[in-house]
Amino acid sequence: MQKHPDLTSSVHDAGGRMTRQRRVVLEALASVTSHPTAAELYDLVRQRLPGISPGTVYRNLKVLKDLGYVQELDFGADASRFDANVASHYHVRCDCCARVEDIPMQPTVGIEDAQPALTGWQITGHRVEFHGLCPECKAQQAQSHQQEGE
Amino acid sequence: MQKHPDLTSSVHDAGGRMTRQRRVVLEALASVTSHPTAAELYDLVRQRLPGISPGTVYRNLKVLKDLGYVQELDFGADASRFDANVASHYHVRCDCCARVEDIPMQPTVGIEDAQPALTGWQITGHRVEFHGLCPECKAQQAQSHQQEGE
DNA sequence: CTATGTGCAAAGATTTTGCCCATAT
DNA sequence: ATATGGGCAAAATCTTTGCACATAG
Repeated sequence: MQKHPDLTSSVHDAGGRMTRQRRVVLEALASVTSHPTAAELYDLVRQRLPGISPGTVYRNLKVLKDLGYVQELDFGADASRFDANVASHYHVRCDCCARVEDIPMQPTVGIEDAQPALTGWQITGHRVEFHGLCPECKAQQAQSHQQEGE
Repeated sequence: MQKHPDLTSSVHDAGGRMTRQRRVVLEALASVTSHPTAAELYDLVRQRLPGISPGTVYRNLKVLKDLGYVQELDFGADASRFDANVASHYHVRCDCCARVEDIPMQPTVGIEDAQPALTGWQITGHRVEFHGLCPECKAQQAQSHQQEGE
């Protein structure tokens, strides 16, 4: 499921240089579906490039985002999360543990019809995020409620 | 358009104490439609309570949010924005100036139908945000493009 | 009176940036 | 060679928190 057939030259074409650090950041992000924070991604990347610095990860995430290779998800969490899947898709976030997952549904196409209500705005996209309790947190909460006798 | 007929007693009922600071924070937020950041709200509140501290504003925003009197909008901006309109509604954010406005449309009710795709999750809500260029930034951008001859 | 809130300032957390060296072209 | 990127550490932001005092109920 390769979204960008030739990452190296594509990114290079866009004006950047595909350094090893940049490639590893992108590959690490593309290799997981967990929507990691920058810090989590830093840990992942360090498994391959032990000497990389956090600043480099942040810098490259910003570059890759500007080039459209990565999207940033900062709905309601302390730290931004990142996603190498830039295709239009929606997310669910757990109110309890802040985990973010993809929603296996087609984007609601008709929603772009809201545009007429936005006089004067030039709309380039929209984001949808559901939130609630993930299966794990739901189970934990059920347990603790039981203990409380509530 | 008063959403909470008796703010003081309601908040008190929920366990908090309606201090002057808390009331002014809530009233200031309710008096604007600009979805201010905590810092902007702090400036607003200081017009009435010059001695208030930023920490108090943050603390009370969190309390009021937990009590359901305020919602926090942290879509893609550096700082969270706050909204005293807790009714379900959508927002537009300007990619250029970060301004946030309400969208004058009814929430897309059918969207909650995505729930079946979320096996094991207990969904409690969803958020929709459009983004693009606000009228002002669109005009500015058109001007600068003209100057560049591009 | 007593629990809760406030002011202040310090600490946390996340992210950005300046500086100088490294590296790709 | 030269421009772009990396490592490091400091700084910038935004937000939270500990503590002593104030205040609502």
